[in-house]
Amino acid sequence: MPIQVRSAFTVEAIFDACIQVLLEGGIERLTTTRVAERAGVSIGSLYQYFPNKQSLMAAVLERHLLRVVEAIEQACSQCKGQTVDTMAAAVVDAFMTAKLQDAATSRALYAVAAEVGGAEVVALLTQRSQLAICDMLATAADHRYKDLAVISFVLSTAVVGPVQALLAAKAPSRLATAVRSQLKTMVAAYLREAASQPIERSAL
Amino acid sequence: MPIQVRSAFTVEAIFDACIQVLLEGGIERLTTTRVAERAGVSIGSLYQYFPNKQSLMAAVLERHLLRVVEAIEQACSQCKGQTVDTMAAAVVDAFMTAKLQDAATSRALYAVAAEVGGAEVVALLTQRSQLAICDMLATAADHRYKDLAVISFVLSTAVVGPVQALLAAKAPSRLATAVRSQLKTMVAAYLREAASQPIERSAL
Amino acid sequence: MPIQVRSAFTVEAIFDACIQVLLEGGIERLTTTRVAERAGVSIGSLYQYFPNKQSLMAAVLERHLLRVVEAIEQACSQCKGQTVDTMAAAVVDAFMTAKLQDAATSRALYAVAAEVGGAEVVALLTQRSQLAICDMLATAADHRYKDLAVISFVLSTAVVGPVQALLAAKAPSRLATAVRSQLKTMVAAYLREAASQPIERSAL
Amino acid sequence: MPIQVRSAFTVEAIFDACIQVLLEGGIERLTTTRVAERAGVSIGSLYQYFPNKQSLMAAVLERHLLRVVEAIEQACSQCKGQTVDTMAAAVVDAFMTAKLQDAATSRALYAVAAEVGGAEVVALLTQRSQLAICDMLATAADHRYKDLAVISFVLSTAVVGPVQALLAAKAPSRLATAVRSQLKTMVAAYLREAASQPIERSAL
DNA sequence: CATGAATGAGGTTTCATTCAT
DNA sequence: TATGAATGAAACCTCATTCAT
Repeated sequence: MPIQVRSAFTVEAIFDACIQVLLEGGIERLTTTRVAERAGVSIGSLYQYFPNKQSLMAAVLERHLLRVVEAIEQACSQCKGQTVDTMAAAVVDAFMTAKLQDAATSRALYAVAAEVGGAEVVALLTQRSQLAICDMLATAADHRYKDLAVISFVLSTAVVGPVQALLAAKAPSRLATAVRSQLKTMVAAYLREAASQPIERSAL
Repeated sequence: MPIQVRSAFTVEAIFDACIQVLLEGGIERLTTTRVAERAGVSIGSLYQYFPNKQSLMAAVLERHLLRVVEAIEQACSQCKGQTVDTMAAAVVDAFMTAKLQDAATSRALYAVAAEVGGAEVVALLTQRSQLAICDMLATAADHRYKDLAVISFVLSTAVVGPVQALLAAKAPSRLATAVRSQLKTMVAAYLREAASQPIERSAL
Repeated sequence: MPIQVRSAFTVEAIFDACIQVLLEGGIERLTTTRVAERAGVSIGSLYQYFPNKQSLMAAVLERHLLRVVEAIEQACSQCKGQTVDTMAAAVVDAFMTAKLQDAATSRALYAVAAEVGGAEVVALLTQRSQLAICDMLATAADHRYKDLAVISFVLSTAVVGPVQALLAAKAPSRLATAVRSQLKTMVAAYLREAASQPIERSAL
Repeated sequence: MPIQVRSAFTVEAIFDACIQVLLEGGIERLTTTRVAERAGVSIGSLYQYFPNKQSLMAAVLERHLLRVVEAIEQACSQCKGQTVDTMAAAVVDAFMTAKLQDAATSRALYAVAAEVGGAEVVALLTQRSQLAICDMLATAADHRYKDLAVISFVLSTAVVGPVQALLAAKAPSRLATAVRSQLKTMVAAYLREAASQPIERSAL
């Protein structure tokens, strides 16, 4: 029992240290030695929990993305049966809040995502978010959708770009507020439009 | 004069070699030695044209992004005075075509962008595209906008996420077609909506 | 008492595990952790029985060599009073049978011998075998020898090379059979010759 | 031209340094860093000529064995048409002289041979020596042989063991002299015997 | 006594960059 | 100007060994 507690503490310390190192020096200063030092742990211990640097980066990234996905899932489940406008606002709010609350971490992790293999990572985020969004949209009070797969794909990825740009630009919060409002507008408009105007039947 | 021509050829060869190496082994196999070898140039010569690895990567990335930006600028200038729906379709088409035509290169360059400093890079793309979009929207036949800055920011970044996701997932072209059509719908709906409902005056 | 029994079992398990690990991955995959794991024993326990890795390897090697030496000793004591030809055949048979019966283990242990210090190890084998061979030759029915020390040295080491080569080459058993027969011929011829033609008196 | 000279010097320096390091600290002190230091060369240069530690060790070992093999080949070619006794003496002399002239190096390299893969290495020595011995024996003035393959195998490997034992024991030269004389006796006796008494026809 | 998490010295290897030729 | 051998800091990772539990 105390063994597991110690282990958990060590792993947690390594996670935190990894993000700190990332924030300080970017991905090119992210070395296993530095992470271990910052975590107050020997390099050997680090390698007991993570077989190599990649797996450490992947774990840190996954933990971060999981939080974002969970925020979206929660928002989606709370909006079931509501109007499409409410849903749009909720999803945008959930995503932006999760991403911007510790913007620095999010920003630092983009490089990690690129290194660790964007494909699987984005897949993780996209897959689960899309499922949640599908479930939610199917219960919309004011509209019905065919091809929910494509719609939820577009919706879940369309908000990524603006947030990424805000993070990269270290934009002031005024701009963030304006963008958030605009994204709600955009998503809501899209959801209304996509319902009345079904997509080409050739699509997936 | 012939010297400059030779230089230009050499630089071009290095650019191409860099992308080839990137495609073959990803960013972690991207070494200056390998690039020089592939380009048929000595490592010493490479360092005569680029003071260090960073500058080489930045240059390659810049060349790629410039093409995308130019595609958008051209589309924007050709749509002046048209309806908002036409504009939406044109911008989406320009961006997606530019990005997806050699998807592999785009995918490979994401890691480079992350390493070389996402901020400045995204800034480059965003700034110039936004300017072009602003100019275009100001001439729309059917709508008038205030706060063009925010609207063009959202518009230019909103299309990035879906394309990135398509690239990362190595998605089939059927999905790409469907997404393209949906993005046009989304952007058009947004532009119509944003005109009638002005954004908060507090924003930037 | 039961404690000692348990100890003996544990040590035996460690010995076996050591050889298994050696067979699987060669000496560069031979780590104390792996041996302990394979033996179903904690690394701490392993270090209770062997103060360090060297001593473990030495013990495993010694156990193996002891078996070979004992086979030779037994063969020697059974041949006392016989002719030199019988003795030659018996010694060659004893050595080759002992070495080739689990050829894989013998092969794997060569690297261990080299690492653990060839000198002492070969000394162990040579010393005791030579003593046994000396004793045997002194009782030969058909010949008398001076300088038994040198003769037994040559005899006991001359058979090592061919067997080593057979092991290294993973030679088919047909070749092994032919070599065995030839070695008997060689040793017998040598013993007959060495008796009638005494060695230089300058030798040891 | 000067480039190639410099390269050759560097490689030679690395070879020598490798043997020196081996002599000083045994194989467990043989590290690439130490070799480079001792050679007065940067670690980077070492890795320009040898892609990894294994290849360095293999090259050093090969160079040593080649010298031994060449000594045997030369002795064999010089004895063609002579009697079997002369041949025996020549081969034993060639091998022992080559091995014992810098005994320390030979000793140090045994561990290397074990690590680098005994099989291929012994194969190298055995194959070429055996060929040379076969050629020589076929011209013997006083005897004819069938199954030269097996005979040369036994002959070439039988001298290895005693020399190895001498090296391992750091034996005094008196013993070495005595052993050398005995080995000549043994090999000569064997060659005379093997001619009149053909081996089993079942053999390879 | 047993356990196995923790340690950290030290190993191998890479690669951006320089500079003598 | 072009070359590519040389450099060496620094990265990743292993594993024998210890010791608190």
